[in-house]
Amino acid sequence: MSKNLYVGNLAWSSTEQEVRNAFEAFGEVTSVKLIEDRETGRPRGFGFVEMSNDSEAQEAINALNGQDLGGRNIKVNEAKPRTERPRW
DNA sequence: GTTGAGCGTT
Repeated sequence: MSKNLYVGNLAWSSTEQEVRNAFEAFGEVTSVKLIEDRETGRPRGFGFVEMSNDSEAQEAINALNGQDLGGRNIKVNEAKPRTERPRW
């Protein structure tokens, strides 16, 4: 059972290691991916965390949503399935 | 050397 998590409102100074470390406190993290602008290479301030355990992922959402990371209050939610998406 | 909406192009 794995669950994919969306994490937003990250500080631009945040790294995958910071995010991974925060989530690993609640369960096994399969992968972490921070998203950056494909055209400019700049960080976009959000990313995705995949956790191997479903219930642990839920706990991580509940615990880390609104928590401070890198000086900002991050947002954590279930990720939507990845799909092609127009830019806002 | 900037920015803050937001769901990842493997």
